[in-house]
Amino acid sequence: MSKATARDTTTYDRILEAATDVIAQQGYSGAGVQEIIEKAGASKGSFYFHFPSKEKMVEALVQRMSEKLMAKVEEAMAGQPTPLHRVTASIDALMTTFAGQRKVAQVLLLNIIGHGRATDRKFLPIRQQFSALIQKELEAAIAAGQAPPQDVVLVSQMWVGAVHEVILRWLLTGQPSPLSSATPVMQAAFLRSIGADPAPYLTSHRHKA
Amino acid sequence: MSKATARDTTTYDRILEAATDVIAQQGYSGAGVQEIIEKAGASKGSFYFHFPSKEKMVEALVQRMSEKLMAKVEEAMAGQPTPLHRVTASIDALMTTFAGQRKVAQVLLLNIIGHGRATDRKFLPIRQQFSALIQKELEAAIAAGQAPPQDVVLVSQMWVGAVHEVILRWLLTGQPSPLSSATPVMQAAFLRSIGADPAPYLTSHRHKA
Amino acid sequence: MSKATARDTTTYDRILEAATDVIAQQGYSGAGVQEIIEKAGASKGSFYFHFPSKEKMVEALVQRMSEKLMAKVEEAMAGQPTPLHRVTASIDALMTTFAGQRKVAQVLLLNIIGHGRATDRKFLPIRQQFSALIQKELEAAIAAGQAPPQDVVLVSQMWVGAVHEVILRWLLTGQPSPLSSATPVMQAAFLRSIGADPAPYLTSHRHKA
Amino acid sequence: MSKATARDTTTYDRILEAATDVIAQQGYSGAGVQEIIEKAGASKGSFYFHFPSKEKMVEALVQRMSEKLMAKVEEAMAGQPTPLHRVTASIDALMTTFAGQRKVAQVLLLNIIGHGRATDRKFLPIRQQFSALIQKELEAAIAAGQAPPQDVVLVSQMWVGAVHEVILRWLLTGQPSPLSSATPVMQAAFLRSIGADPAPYLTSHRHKA
DNA sequence: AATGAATGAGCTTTCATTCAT
DNA sequence: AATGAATGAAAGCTCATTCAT
Repeated sequence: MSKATARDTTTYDRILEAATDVIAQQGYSGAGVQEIIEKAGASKGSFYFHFPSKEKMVEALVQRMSEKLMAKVEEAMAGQPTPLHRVTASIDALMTTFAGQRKVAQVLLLNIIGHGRATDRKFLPIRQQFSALIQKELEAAIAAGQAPPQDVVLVSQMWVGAVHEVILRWLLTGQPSPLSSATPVMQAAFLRSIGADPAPYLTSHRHKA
Repeated sequence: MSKATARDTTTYDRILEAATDVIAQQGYSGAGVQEIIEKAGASKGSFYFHFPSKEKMVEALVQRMSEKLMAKVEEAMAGQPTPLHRVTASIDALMTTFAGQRKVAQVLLLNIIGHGRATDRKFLPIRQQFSALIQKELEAAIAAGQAPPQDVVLVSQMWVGAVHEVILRWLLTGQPSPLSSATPVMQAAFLRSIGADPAPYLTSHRHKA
Repeated sequence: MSKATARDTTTYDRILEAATDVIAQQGYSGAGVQEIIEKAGASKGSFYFHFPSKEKMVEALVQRMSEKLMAKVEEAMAGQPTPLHRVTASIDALMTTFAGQRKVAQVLLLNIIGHGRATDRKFLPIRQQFSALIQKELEAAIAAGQAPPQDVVLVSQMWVGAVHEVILRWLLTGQPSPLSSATPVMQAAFLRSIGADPAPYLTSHRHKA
Repeated sequence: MSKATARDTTTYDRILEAATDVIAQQGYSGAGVQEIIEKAGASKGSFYFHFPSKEKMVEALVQRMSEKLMAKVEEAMAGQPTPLHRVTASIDALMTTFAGQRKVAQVLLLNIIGHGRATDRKFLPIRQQFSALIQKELEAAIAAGQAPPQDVVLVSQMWVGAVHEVILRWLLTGQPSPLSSATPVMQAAFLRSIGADPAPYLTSHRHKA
């Protein structure tokens, strides 16, 4: 019925998809509105009808990406028996998801110019959310006697950083290949670092080339 | 005696100093040549007399910063008896140095837009250098029986990420305060994560508010 | 009826017209985009919306001018009975057209800095086109026995130069006045130079002050 | 005795020589003072000690070149018996000299942006001088009955243009090769164009590959 | 005579945003 | 909802010229 121009999606969605591509390739400030609308098959006016500014548009994009990502992570954690099983599973889920969606990783992890302006902090939230998630499970693990008491805020932050860096290297150099091959090493290191025995949490793992 | 004003230094240095300030606040692409020269008390022509481009100027700045930083880290490592003592000391040195030079941390750690362009990779080397440094000591530690065999490349990368993230949080939120209070926790976590007993390497540490 | 002000035409055309004025006065490299848009009543952004660069804009301008000029010349040649009548007519047409459009002459004939860069060769084609045109007729004239065999490439080039120089003097000094008064002299000289009798080709000529 | 830095010439001369090279390659406005002094082995201050401005420096250069050129032409004319022999000889001398000094031709003939500013007219004088020279001989030839009365100003101008164009083509395309092969054709065409019989003036000519 | 750091107006080009249709 | 021409501030960079030494 409708004269679906480019694909049969809304202009709003097509802009967000095009923006993902362009930001993944060029970065936030390298991504021009012009290029985005060209890829989206939209017009300048259309862009500014749907979004008040380039900035808000990226916020919407990051928001959407974060939500999908966190949903996957939380889904993976849901089926696990203990707090540490859940943290282990979350690391796996994160690695697996980014490995499967390179562009999401590029958009979410490659743009850090977190200066004064609120503008730039927009790429940080996912890291904080993931950190909060680990922190919660860590507290539960300590309460359950799975790990000794420790600075959970700091430790969870550290592990977000570790995961981030490994993915970053993969984005920039392609190593390790596949990315998921790093997962068991990271999980074991994590568990040891918090004073827990890795053995019980890793038995089920297997990765494919 | 006198409170050395700007005019005491060479134009070259004043530009680099002003650039540090501006990039720390606004990031690489947010830092305009105009603003830098205004802060430096120089002119456009003078800027381009000393540097062929904004890009090369930042390269010179990052180079200079990296060298000073690595010198401090290597100096701190030099006095240590074993490989793991050296890694522990390097983490301490890094944290201490960044804590004392907030702007250096901002310039070096807050600019990651590694998208294709050579331009942006300019801020990565320090991380790679630090990673290589840890990796070397880790290999020595394994050879010396201080730690079990493991993927040293991955592990060193992870720890660079962990340290980076902790400093990043400190830059953006001010936590933990002081930054150096996180050092012993990180050192212990690191040592446990590689399968070493933290006890022998941490006795001498004390931090001041 | 109304004295069509600037606003009657498209921005694209107004820019091209303004550029004609400015380049006629200041030359290609002396013509600033700023000055052009001011005269055109347009904005910087508008200029670069319509043209990808100053260079491409000048190419479009020269192209348009050349086409109009060659059309007039070819039209004048069309009604002529023999090759030499056509050459004679083409010289007349060229002189008449330039005399009536001083600025076109200034833009097309006053910019010669043919140094390597493709940029500068942009102003040469008209001369080459006109030369090719004469050459063709010359060959026909020789084939028809109107003139003895000779180096047509060289001869046509020479005559383009001769015409160019006469117009150039007129542009710079105002002599001869009117420019068209030089036409019969040039035509006769041309015909004699190629070994033809001027008489049959010049009878109909008359010029007005 | 003296510490002859670059060559054993004066700075003044070295600047002028370097300017010849740079202007020949890049044209007047493409020739930067910086590049000239680098080639000359001089300094900015030195340049402005010897010349009040880039413009005046080019004037001095053109002046010097023109003088040398005209001297050669006049020398070639000196040994000739009649006015038309002299014109014929002057064309030969001009072609020969330019063929032997490509850079001089490039500087003198390739820069024509003769607009409002006095600046740009600086490359015109040689053409005018040469034109005046031909004109004088033409008048003498007419007075001597070697040629019929005609518009000597216009005719001499035309022939300067013709010669200019032929050399220009040679500069830009390399044709004809050698340049001097065009000389007899031009001389004959010239003589015929003014109503004189070429035969008596061309017998002695021979050119070498 | 000579040096080279410094100047600043000027250049072309980019880009998020606006607005009449 | 959508269009695309128009805007103008700001960007990085160039260059003839000046001046203290």
